Formats: sequence, structure tokens, C-alpha cells
Amino acid sequence: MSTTIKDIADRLNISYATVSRALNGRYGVNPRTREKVLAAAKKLHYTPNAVARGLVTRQTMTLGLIIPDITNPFFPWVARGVEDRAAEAGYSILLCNTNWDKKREERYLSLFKEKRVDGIILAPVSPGEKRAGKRAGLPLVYMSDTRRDSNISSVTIDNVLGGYTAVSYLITMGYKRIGFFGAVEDELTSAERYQGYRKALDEAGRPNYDRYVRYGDYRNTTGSHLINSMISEGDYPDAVFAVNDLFALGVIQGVKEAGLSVPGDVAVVGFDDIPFASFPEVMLTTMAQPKYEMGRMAVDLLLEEIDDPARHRGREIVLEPELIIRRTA
Amino acid sequence: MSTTIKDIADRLNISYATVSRALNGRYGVNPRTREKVLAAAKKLHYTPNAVARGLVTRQTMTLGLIIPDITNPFFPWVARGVEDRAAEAGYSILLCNTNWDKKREERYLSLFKEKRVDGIILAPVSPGEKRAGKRAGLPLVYMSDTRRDSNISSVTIDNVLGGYTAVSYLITMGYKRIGFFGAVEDELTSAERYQGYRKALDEAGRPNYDRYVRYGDYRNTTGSHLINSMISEGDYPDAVFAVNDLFALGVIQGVKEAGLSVPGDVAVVGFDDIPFASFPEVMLTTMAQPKYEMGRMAVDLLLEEIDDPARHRGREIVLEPELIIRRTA
DNA sequence: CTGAAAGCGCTAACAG
DNA sequence: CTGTTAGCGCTTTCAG
Repeated sequence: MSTTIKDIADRLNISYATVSRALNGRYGVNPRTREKVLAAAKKLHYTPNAVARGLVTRQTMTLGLIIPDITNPFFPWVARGVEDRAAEAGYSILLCNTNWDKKREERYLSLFKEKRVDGIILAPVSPGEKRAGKRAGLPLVYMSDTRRDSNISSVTIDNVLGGYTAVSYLITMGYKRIGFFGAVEDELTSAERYQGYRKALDEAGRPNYDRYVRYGDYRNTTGSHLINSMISEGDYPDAVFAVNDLFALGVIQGVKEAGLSVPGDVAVVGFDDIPFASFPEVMLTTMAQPKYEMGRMAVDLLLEEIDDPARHRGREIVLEPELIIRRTA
Repeated sequence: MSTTIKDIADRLNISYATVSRALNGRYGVNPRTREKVLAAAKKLHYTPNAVARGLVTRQTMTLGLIIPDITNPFFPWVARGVEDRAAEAGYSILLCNTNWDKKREERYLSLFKEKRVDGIILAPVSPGEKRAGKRAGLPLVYMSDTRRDSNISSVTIDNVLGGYTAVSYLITMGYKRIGFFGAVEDELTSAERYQGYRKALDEAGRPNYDRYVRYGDYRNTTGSHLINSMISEGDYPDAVFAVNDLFALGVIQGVKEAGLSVPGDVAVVGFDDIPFASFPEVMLTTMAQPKYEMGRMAVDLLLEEIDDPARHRGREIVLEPELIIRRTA
């Protein structure tokens, strides 16, 4: 049994309300008694019970964070941003991985509700799950996925612009047969980047897409399989815009395996700018996202909503991705 | 105000004790009333309040996980192992990053105590902090760091063996000037791997170490600087064993920048086998650790201790790292 | 099988 | 400045 404010009250022959006040630095406590309380607390190794406090204050000072895959180098950075900013504001993070599993996402959301987290940051598996997030009835911010519901705040990047920028660059560099590799897990994001891809091609007056458009899952072997089968069929793109870096890396791998070169035979541009993209052996051309900052911003938005749940404003922060030109395109 | 068991009790004109029993599937409840309770709970969108429950049961069903750096690809895998196993057992994870900062570690530890987590998994910043972990007075398991305190369970890998295996391999491959690059952040781990390094050299009868031993921090630029300055001084190793893959990657980068080749001029072996080590452009020879499994095992150990805090046995699981031979050595 | 009642540890009026 | 008193929402004896 750990010591409680009651223990220290008994010891000092004062009421435990006073102890509580002293410990919490409330006004209206005799400096004398306060010091005695503090001393006794230290001596008895008192640690406040956040569970009990949470029950009465209705605040747990913890935030729930749901991400699809901590193993994708993109997410640890946002997680760190979230954690750092949350810690500054006195909150801890309950971190959950969905592994792109909607069921899990759903389960975690209701878990968060049970645990009475003060707010949720959700990088959703797919747009369909947004309703689930909303249903939680808690302050909520969407992350790295475009907002569909104007009542809910979000921090995202402009995926259409990202796709457009990447593909426009490819076009100016003279590539003719530009492909798009999307991810099935992340439908909405994929769809938006695809939209940017089409827009760039349309503007350049060559709407011969679809011939080089493929979809697969996030595992990097997929990119390799996809490009490999195109190569062995003899009809392959001379440049591919992959929906994320992991995928792009897979494509590069596939091209090399086929005995071709990057960017000589097939140029590749990715998305995310994960740390390894800048590794000298890789030097992946990619669209960078401010991962860490996105995490921090999401917390800022969430904090706003927590502080003022009445007029939760549904602010939408849209960041612009930046083209990082390296050596694969 | 969300609905409570009292609300549903009132609605049904029964005592809320019965509601509690029904909801928790306790024995001794009329199936009839149980169904009514369940129906009412659903209709009123009842969500149990885990905070209130935690206060009385003295269990929060959450585990604290402290790691030094989520951004190092090694840790997301152990985090995932931890989370998956914890979820199976009904626990959630409070995840904290210390960024190799002892102060932060200390703070998180006492935070966990306040929040009354049921147990803690700690990948400590440095051996000195172990006392801090112990002081928490909670079920505790050390992770990826050798146990020093026989009262505390741990899951680690045999770092001495790892260093020994790596360097012995280098020796059999005919390398003569074998260097060791250690990390200042992770003293103990570094020291152990260094010990293995020495052992291998001693056994081979060439104790000319230290000339090629260097220390730096975990950032991958460090490895590059370190090797670069050795190269420019004209006295550099023909093989280096780096304390982890991130570091090893930096070394490779440095070698290339100096216009030399890997493994032609300088061979490199790392430690961890992070996902990118197997990327075709990298193909890093390294010592693999069962990251995901380590996470799961740590939870198993912790669960044992939670279930039976009386005789917390201090079990020590020592895993063996495995040499993965690829192309950098 | 069900109800009454106590209490987990703490905060927050409300009196003094 | 301090004490008294209600609870927060739930589990858990102890009686019926």
C-alpha cells in the first residue's frame, strides 16, 4: 500500500483537504503548514495517485495516438513530435498500432474511450473509419490523412500537390512513360497522390496513364514484384512515382534485380523522405513531409479542442510537401 | 456526462451492484436480468469507466514502456512486439522516449508510478539509471541491456558473444587492422560488445586494439566523421565493427566519401539487422537480434511478475545474436 | 440471485 | 487559513 494524502494528514493532525491543497500549490495555505506537508510527503515517499485524481477531475492527462505502422520509418518521427509536444503540455501518450487493421483501430478507439483519454490523434487506416473516430465522442484530430468531416481538425499534407509536383518534375526531366505505384492500405492518400499524378500528365498533354499504374501493399517486396513483372513483360515505365519511400525502395530493388539501372532505365521518386532516403547508397528523390512538425501540430490542434470543447472548430492544417531532388530521378 | 452503471440501474429499477455483476459476467446473476442489463447498456451507449475501475481494483491494465529512441529502427520493432503481446493479455502501452536523456527517463519513471501502471519495461539509457528503475517499486523488466541486479528480470542479448562472433568472422576473413566504433549513449552495451571484440583479437593473438577504437554518438554522421578523420590521417582500419547498424551505415558513408570502397578498402559489420541492412544497395553484414520477439518476451516476463509479485524471480533471458553475412564484410 | 453499503484516493465546494 | 463533507464510477463484501 503506498502512502496517501490521508496518511500524511494523520501524521500532521490536519485534514487531508489541507494536504491536498498544499500539495497542489493552491492559494490559501499557511506557508508553515505547507512546508510541513511537503516535508512529510517527501519522508513518506508520497506519490500522488493519478487514477484517483483523474476520477474526480475527469482528466487523465493522457492522449491516445493511433498509427497504422510504427515500423514504417515515417511514423516514429510523427510519434516523437506528438510525444514531445504532449510532454511539454503535461500529457502522456498511449500509443497504438493498427497494422492497417480496421478492426484493431476500432478496438483501440473504444479502449481510449474506456480509459478516458483526454483526446485522440488518429492516423486512420482508411477514410471509412472516420465515422468510428467521430463516434468516440472525444476531442479528436486526424493526422496525415485528408479531412472529410468539417467538424474535425486535421493536419495533413497536400497529397494532390505532392503527386503533381513529383510527376511534373519527372515530365520536365524528359521521362515519357511515367508510372504510378499506389498502396492498397492507404486508399485515400493513394488516391490523392494519383490525382496529382493525373493532373500533371493531363497538363502536359499525355493522358496515357493507367498502362503503368499498379497497386500493392506497403511491404517493400511488393514494389519489386510489381516492377519486375512489368519488366519481364517487356512493357515498363521509364519513371515511376511511388506512393511512399518504402515502396519506392522496393521498386529500385526490383529494377536492379532485373539487371537494369536507376535512374538510367527506370527513374524513381518516392514520398515521405524517410531517413534512409538520404543515405548515400540510396539517394532517393522524394517528396518530403515535415513529419516531426506534423506530430507537434496535431497535438496543438488537439489541445485547442480540449481546452475549448464547446466550439471545437475543426481547423484544418494543410502542409506542402517539398521535392527533394537526389539521384534516383 | 456519459452514462454510468447507475443510470442503467435506475432505468431497470435494480441495484447498480447487480448491473456491475451482469456487465462483468460474474456468476450468480439471473440470465433474464443479465440480458436486460446488456440491452440497456447498449441502448444507452454505456462505456465502462476504466479510471473508476482502476481506482478500486488497483489495476490500470496499462504497461509503461520506456525506450531511448523510437527513431532508431531497432526500437519500433521491439515496441511492436511489446504492444502485440500486451494487447493479447489485455494491456495497453504508455510509450515514452527518453532521447537518451537520463532526466527524462527519471521523470517518466515517476510518471508511471503516478499513473499506477501495472508494470514497466525499461530499455535504460545507461546502467546508472537502474537504481531509478528499481526505486519505482513496480514490477519491472529490463530490456536490451544486461541485467546487473539479480532481483530484476531482463531480456537481453549476449553482447559479448555478439562482438566476439563479428570480430572472429572478420579475422577469419583475413582482415588485419580491425577497428571498433562504440556509442557513448549506450555505455554498457558498447562496453560489452567491445569486450567481445577484444576477446576475439586476444584469441587470435593480436592485441593491437585501441589504435582503431573510437567512440561517438548514435547519429549516423558520426560514424562517417570518425572514419574520415582516420582516413585523412592515413592510418585507418581495414575493417570496422560498429556497435549498431546506424553507426555502421555512417561508416560506410564516410568510406565512400573518402573515395574508398566497402568492403575493398574498409569492411564494415554492424549490429541489429535493421530492415535497411538488407536493402540491396546496402547489404550490410551485421549481427541480428530478434527484436520483435524480445519485445514479446519482455512482456511475458513482466506478466509473470505482475501475476506473482511476491516471488518476483528475476528471470534473465539471454538471447544469442546471429551473424548475417551480406556484402560489406 | 439481489440489494445495501463501504470505500478506492482524491478534489472541490461550503462553512467556519 | 483550515476542516467537513460530498462525491467521481466502480467493485466487493456482507446480508438477505
